[in-house]
Amino acid sequence: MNADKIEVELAGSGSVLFPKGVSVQEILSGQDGGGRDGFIAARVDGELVDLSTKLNKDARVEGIRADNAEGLEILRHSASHIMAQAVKALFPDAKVAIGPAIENGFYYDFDVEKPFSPEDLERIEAKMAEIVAEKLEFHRREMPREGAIQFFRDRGEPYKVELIEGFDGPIVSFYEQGDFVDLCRGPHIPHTGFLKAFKLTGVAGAYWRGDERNPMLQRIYGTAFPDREALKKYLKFLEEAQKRDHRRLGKDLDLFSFSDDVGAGMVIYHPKGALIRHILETFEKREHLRRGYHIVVGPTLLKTELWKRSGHFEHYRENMYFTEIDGQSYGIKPMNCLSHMLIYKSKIRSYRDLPLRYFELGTVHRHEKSGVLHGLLRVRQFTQDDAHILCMPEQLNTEIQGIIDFVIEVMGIFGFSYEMEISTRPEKSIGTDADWERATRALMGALEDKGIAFSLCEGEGAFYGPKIDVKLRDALERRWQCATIQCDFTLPERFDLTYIGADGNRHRPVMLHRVILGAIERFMGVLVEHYGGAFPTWLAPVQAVVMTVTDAQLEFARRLVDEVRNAGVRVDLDDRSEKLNYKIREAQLQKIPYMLVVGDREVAAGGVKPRRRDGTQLDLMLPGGFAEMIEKECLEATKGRIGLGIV
RNA sequence: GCCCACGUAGCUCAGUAGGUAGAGCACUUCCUUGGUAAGGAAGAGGUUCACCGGUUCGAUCCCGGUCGUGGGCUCCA
Repeated sequence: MNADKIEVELAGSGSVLFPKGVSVQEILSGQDGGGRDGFIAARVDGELVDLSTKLNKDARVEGIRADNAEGLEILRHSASHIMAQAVKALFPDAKVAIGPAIENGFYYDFDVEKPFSPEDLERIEAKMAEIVAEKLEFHRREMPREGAIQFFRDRGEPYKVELIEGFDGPIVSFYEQGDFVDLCRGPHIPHTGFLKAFKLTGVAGAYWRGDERNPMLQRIYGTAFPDREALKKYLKFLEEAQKRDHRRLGKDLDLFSFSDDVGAGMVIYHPKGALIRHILETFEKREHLRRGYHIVVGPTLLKTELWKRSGHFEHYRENMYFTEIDGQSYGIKPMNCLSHMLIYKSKIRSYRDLPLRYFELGTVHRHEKSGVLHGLLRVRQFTQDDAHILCMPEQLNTEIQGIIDFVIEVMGIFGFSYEMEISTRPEKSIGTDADWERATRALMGALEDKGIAFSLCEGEGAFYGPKIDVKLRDALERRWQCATIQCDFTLPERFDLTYIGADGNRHRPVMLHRVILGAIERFMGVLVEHYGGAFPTWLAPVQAVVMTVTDAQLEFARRLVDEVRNAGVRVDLDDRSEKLNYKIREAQLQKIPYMLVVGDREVAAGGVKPRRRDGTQLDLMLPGGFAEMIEKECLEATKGRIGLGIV
């Protein structure tokens, strides 16, 4: 053993001896890509460190490049420091807050007198380019906690002081590049020249520490990539996502609209949008009946007294609308559970009756804050595919598993991938700890039994119980909650729901609140983006359009439309005196699944040669054969649930 | 609700150093009857530029407020 040497195990190339105090950079320089700018940081014994880190003992070393998730995060985090440096250079009075890497980029929060303008962003971006060109090294420094507090106090950075005051450890680290110093755990890229492709993407207000009682800071968003090509690809993705935006497609495909005159957050369904919704609802009713649910309908207005009994008045009032009738206060329902419980209570229940599953396509109103409204994805009036299952505690696991199966099957039909989360007790809530514990365990147990992975969100549950949330993604990869399963021991208690058990005594049932699609509005919005407006045939409001080549085929075309429509296909006729190309283009832009061109050849043959939306041309078939083909396609896509003639 | 930006014909947008508005597409009419992603011509279309006030001889343009939209924050299906 040589006391001056350390043994370094390099990923992929075995152990090598180096002198003590060697830098990670030197160790990796012999590695593939290490000689140039390949590595931006390293992992030493499992921990991410700077390349400048010096090693004094045996270690395992692995280089980190900018082209994987960890490397990207380091790159973007460094980009946020460079941006902060640029902002401080241009706006010396700006106070820096925090600036992390996030999913698709990074941001940095600043406290400034005047909010940043788009022109400011350009200047900041230009300044960043200068800093990058200077190739300033990132230096890591460490300082005792007290000294660090003093340091930032002297520099007039109150937010940094507040951050350090919240730290535990005796030593804090920070990074310095040029004249800019920032509190930071690191690691960072070796020097600013490693930032090869970046772009500032926007400004927004953001509360300090995410609390609306705190002052609002100005947040600048940006993104960074290993090279210009990757950045271009990302910007291209954003462009493509815009084309899939459901608000854009909702207009282009004439599905729905909003009106200033009506008010914010209220959807107006046009014929095609309403038809899609109708198909979804028919699908839902069938699926629920198949699974032993009872369809019910409750009122929209319920006396405020009842909302007080349920706890909604206390815990959910700010989201509710109230009105007065004959001197009596009423609340517009934000949830459907109350009338379902009243149905349960309408007579004495036996354990033999359980589980009871009440399903309602229930339209609810919630006063969402104006700033959160977002197309169909966040509205103030929406319809839930809501159900409440009342069961015995010992039936809970089976019922929850049944719901999970239901969700998985439905999401499979639409082709969605999803993420599951369990949310636990929030601060503002009702019920005993023991009930919450039982309920949370029931939800987790069911997911575990099915071997489904989930993440945990502490304190994110509903006020009456914990829940499993299922999140889908929109075109911009933002996650939206759709399905949710909520376990509730509390409302049955408050409404004194009981059943007679086998022992002849009264017992308390448990209630599950659950939705599968969630809000029909939101689900449709995500659905539009998921399909990019090209709905599968079973959901397409118009499944086929018949188009004549000349007026000579009009009579045949009309008979064809009649026959196919009678068979249950949703078909339109385009008999305008336009050229075929024009009609096809229009049908294509409307993303209609099938086009039936009718010319003299089709008239002579008495059949059609369908052209699919993707451009493929099918062989000649009889009108009846076409309808059969559509039906088969719909049934296959929906596992036999939806065929023709649904409307 | 908070921060910023925005709100001109059905849609996408242009415009005016403040002097009562324009294009393309769509629409209507006419010509064209043409086989797989835009044929041609003419016309109509804005209670005058989201709404309400203010400044001004005069406001779509400047100021204030309201409503709405977008990107975020907070919150949530």
